[in-house]
Amino acid sequence: MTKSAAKVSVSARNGETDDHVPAAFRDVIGYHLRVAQEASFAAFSAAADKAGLKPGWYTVLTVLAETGPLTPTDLGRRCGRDRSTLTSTLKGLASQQLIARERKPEDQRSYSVQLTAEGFRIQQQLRSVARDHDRRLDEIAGRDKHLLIEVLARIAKSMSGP
Amino acid sequence: MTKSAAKVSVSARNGETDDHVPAAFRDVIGYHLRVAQEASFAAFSAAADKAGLKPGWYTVLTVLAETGPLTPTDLGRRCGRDRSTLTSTLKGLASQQLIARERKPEDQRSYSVQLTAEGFRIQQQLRSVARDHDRRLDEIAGRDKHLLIEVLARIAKSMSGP
DNA sequence: TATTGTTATACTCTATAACTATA
DNA sequence: TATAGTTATAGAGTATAACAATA
Repeated sequence: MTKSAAKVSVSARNGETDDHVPAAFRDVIGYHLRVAQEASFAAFSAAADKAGLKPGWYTVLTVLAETGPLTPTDLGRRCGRDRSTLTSTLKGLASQQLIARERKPEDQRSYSVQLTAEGFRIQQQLRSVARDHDRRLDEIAGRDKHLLIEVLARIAKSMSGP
Repeated sequence: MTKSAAKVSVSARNGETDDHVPAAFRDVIGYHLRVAQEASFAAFSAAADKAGLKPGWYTVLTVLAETGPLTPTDLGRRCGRDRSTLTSTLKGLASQQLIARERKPEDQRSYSVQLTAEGFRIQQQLRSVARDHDRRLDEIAGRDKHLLIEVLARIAKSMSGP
């Protein structure tokens, strides 16, 4: 067990859950969004950590698993992050032999990244951690799940735009 | 305009909004939660920044505004953060004369923090930025607002616990 | 001893800019 | 010149551990 996830929010981990929502925030979507997201991420992070996996790997591995070989630039775009932020993740993944890099013959500057068998295995493992986590969220949301996702997607879309 | 908020997510700011939700995440609450929260926070942050205000001040100032004088430790508890994380914020707020510190006669180790008139003014200003932001979220959520908040609160509560 | 606020340190996540090697 | 990947650097946000003063 690395110590990476142990960092995540004491207040979300121990019992002191501040039910004290400041009155000014009680009716504020943004506040609840933030608190819910923090709690959700901390839980996922802790679960991944317990399995010795890095939560940050999940998106990258999953995108690779479902899209196949990609350049770092494309991968960044798909993950919604700057390419420079992927460098160290890719380095880590490569050093664990979870991905393989293959030089592109037609452009010597670039290369494509793809999962190794082991990378695929780890991706599955992370997926299973994520699924347990999702199931918890699904249970909590219950019948409201689809509406919840729909509204969240609307928020993401509208707030990113103009 | 400081540069604090300029940091927040390019992909959320420019037009490249990845509508490419990876298929594996399309049905996953946690994913949508994260993306929505990022977009929402980035928008608030940008708005606060445009007004020359620090988004991080908002919680602290608001808690002080509605609760009155508090020690740093209590303030941290109310904000759901470790006390040590408040030190630099309090230093900043004090240097701008937005808060005043008052030594406690009964315990010389501690002191209480309260808003100054100027601090109150800034809090109001941030509140107004927040309100504009909230209104946007409210519009997006529409009739689903209350349900959304309820579900988010359930998530926050359940995921923090056991 | 225990607690308060502070400091020192560390770690995550993300970004921008500059560098390199190609194109 | 322009692009791909990398490096260097930065900053926000958060946490823990240890310290000095005080209880």
